[in-house]
Amino acid sequence: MPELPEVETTVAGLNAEVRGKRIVAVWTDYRSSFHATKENIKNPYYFAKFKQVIVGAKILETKRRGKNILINLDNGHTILIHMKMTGHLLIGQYTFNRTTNTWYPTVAHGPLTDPFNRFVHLVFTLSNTKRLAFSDLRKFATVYFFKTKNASNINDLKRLGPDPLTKEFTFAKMQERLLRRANGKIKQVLMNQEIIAGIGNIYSDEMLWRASIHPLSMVKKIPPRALRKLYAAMREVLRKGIDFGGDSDSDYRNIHGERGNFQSKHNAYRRTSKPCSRRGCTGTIRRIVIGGRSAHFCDQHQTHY
DNA sequence: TGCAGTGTTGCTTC
DNA sequence: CGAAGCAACACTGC
Repeated sequence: MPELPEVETTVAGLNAEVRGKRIVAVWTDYRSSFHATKENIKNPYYFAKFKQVIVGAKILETKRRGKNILINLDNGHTILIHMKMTGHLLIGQYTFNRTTNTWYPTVAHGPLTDPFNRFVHLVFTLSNTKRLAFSDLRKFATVYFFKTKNASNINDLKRLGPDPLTKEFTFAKMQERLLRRANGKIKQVLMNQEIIAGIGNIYSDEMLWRASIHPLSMVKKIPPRALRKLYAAMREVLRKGIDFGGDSDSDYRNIHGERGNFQSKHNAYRRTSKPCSRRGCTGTIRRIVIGGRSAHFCDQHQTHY
């Protein structure tokens, strides 16, 4: 699922492929649903406004904030896309089928039956004749626009915690953020986007494994020495995720439809019942449920503080 | 066949 | 204020 490294991979792809291109048309078949809040292109009335604002605009730089994709346009507006669980941004040649009223890739990466080749719900046609397609099997995604200068007032952005890979994110910063939920379970606090932005289920499991901290540990009980390890592990694991082009354990693909490789580097996530891969460790990976989410950890070397 | 599991976030309730 | 539980959706695997 798209977490910080996957979103970063997608954003890097966009900067290489669509920067400087103009949006010449936009199409959608999202229908009004629970998440069709007034500022979401799933709202048919809002889509008309969205279309009016973005068609004709040139794409400038694309940025990432937490798990949000921010596409800056040359007309003073920004498009925000959150992929949620199953969103995919894909660049390529797409053909419209008038019978089924759907878009499909003319040259597909893998079988056309793959989720990211189906369920295309939003298509931007670019000035170089390529298209930027957004597929979203579960229709959880959020897409809307705002005036770039108002970015600091946008709810989805202003509530976010700091980005863990920035220079400003020091050890002291991480400690201060985590202690805002001093009584919380570390796994849940790490995934709270208002505390730190960008960490989800996979990377939280991996960084806790690396830092030798049990996911149920209460934040305030974790000693400074262990928190130091967590800080290093957080940055290493996220950077490694980016280096490997993201995690395709599930169905993540980059904008060219290619898999990332971080899934082959998992030490904890979805390795239930497997022996711990830490050198010298005789433990086994266990799976428990924390706040309705699965958590994976080694029953030997991860200390429960 | 049916139902739990999958993961992200917003909303409701306590 | 914070935390828990559920809903949004659709497919996979047992």
